[in-house]
Amino acid sequence: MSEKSLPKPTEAELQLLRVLWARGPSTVRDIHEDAGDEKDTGYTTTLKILQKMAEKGLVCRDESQRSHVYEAAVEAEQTQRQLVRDLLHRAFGGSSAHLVVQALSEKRASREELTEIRRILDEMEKGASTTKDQEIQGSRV
Amino acid sequence: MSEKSLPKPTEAELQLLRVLWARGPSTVRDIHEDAGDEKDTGYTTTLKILQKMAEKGLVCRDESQRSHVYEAAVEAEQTQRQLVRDLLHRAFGGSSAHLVVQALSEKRASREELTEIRRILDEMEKGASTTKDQEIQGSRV
DNA sequence: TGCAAACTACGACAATTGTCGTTGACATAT
DNA sequence: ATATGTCAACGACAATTGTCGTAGTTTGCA
Repeated sequence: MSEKSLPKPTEAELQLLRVLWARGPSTVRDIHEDAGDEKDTGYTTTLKILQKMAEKGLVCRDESQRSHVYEAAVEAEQTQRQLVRDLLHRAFGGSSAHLVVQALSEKRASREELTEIRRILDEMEKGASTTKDQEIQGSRV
Repeated sequence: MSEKSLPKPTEAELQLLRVLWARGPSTVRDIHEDAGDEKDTGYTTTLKILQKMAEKGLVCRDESQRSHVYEAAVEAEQTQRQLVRDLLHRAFGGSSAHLVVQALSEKRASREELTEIRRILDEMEKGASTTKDQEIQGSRV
């Protein structure tokens, strides 16, 4: 068990993580501006949230330059899994099938994605324990 | 649009909603004891949360008896969909396929469920817009 | 040299959340 | 009819979250 279950990121934290996952290591300024597309908040707000995240271990920070460079310390996949697990237990009583149905009916997946999901289902049903590293290749939808 | 987007239930609220969905209309005492299996908190805490939920419109309350009777004012399905939609946008950038993959790899679905999911995929791919009321019959897994 | 811009750090603040304790009303059994 | 127990209501409280403003420092340029 090498993943020592970092705290669940909050709303605002998750937004910044998304920027970091997309950009890679970035300065506060860059993160702030990227995030600002969706949200209109002050620079110091972004800064403070990043500082809190650094304390919590959600990001790490390179202070060698005057403009500190932040980097996600948690992987997107791991965090997403954590959030899904959470929702699974909290709202779906552990039934991943119910969650899947709601997810699919919520936002229709593209035909390619549907095909891809089917492929994964096949693999799941075949190999009983090769579930770890499936990835939807290509489709950054 | 008859569902006027009630506020997203918080952690504690969702727990009580789950009890209400399972039990139907219940008194605070009953709700508290059912919820107490997972959590150890005072009676007045449960009461207060229910009162807040009533204010918000998440539950409705019958005060005709001395022991008020609470009932969920939101359906399980609708709420789950709301939460999934939220997670979808906040953590998966809207890609339901990614969410589905994480959900399935998080908790392996049973063979019956996998079959069921496949059936839904088929329907989705066939009828272009009959996605609303799919239900996983039977399986309260 | 000195000024303006950019950056971090820090404290303040309101709002929300979950948690109790207390109070006063009501019911019930002794 | 009195004591015991149950209940709703309310206020208090600490913790968390998101939000700024300000102060102090460094950088770079006129």
